[in-house]
Amino acid sequence: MNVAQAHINELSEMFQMLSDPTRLGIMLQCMDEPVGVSAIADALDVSHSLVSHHLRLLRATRLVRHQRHGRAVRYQVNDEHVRTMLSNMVEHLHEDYSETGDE
Amino acid sequence: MNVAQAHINELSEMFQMLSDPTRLGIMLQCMDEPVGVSAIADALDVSHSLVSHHLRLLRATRLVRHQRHGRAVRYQVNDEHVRTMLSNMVEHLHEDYSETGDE
DNA sequence: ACAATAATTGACCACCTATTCATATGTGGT
DNA sequence: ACCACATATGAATAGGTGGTCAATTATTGT
Repeated sequence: MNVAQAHINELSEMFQMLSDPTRLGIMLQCMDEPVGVSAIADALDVSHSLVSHHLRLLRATRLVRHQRHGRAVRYQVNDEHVRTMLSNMVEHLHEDYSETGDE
Repeated sequence: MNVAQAHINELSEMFQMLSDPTRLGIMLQCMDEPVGVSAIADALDVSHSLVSHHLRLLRATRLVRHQRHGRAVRYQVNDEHVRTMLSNMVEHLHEDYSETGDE
């Protein structure tokens, strides 16, 4: 597997976005339909401010898109690959491995 | 998409392992066949020590397995889901999005 | 113009993480 | 036993990151 450094950086940046539980939770919340900031915050039981901060990062990396709707702003996942990748990973949760692995 | 907090944590932990460029590079290096530490270090042009540190983390999270071979230790990806997920992501690199996304 | 609701922003802090350097452990050959 | 090679480990450090709190901007309704 030989991948250019630029691509590695691009990929790792994307993984970094998904590496925080709160941020991953946000992504999972708005996988299927546009969801408002407050709704996300309530669902995850974290502050609106925190959600907003995370959404800024997710926006900056183009993982979510947003649209105003009245005074609310609705977010949804903007990346088809990431969406299907996430559903696959969720689907495959909890299958066991065997073999090595110490520590 | 409703996923238990435990699963979210598990997933995000895995993403965190892939979120570092060096570590992701290591994973990509030993996707297909077992590779020695030095070979990885040379391929990525980083110190052996650094590779070893990262491999320890990847071992701890069971993303790679290892086997001694003489005085060398060969590592390879140990998680089938992660392997296929990674090849998919690499394969899908660089397709454009349209729509929103500011900043 | 004013209040009320929704979201964003900025400053600040405690914690975590990647990397380096020096040192140690393990293994095979002589 | 000793040397060389391959990997691993520990300490130390610089920079990054998630979270909170207070203040700000935007939008709607009266």
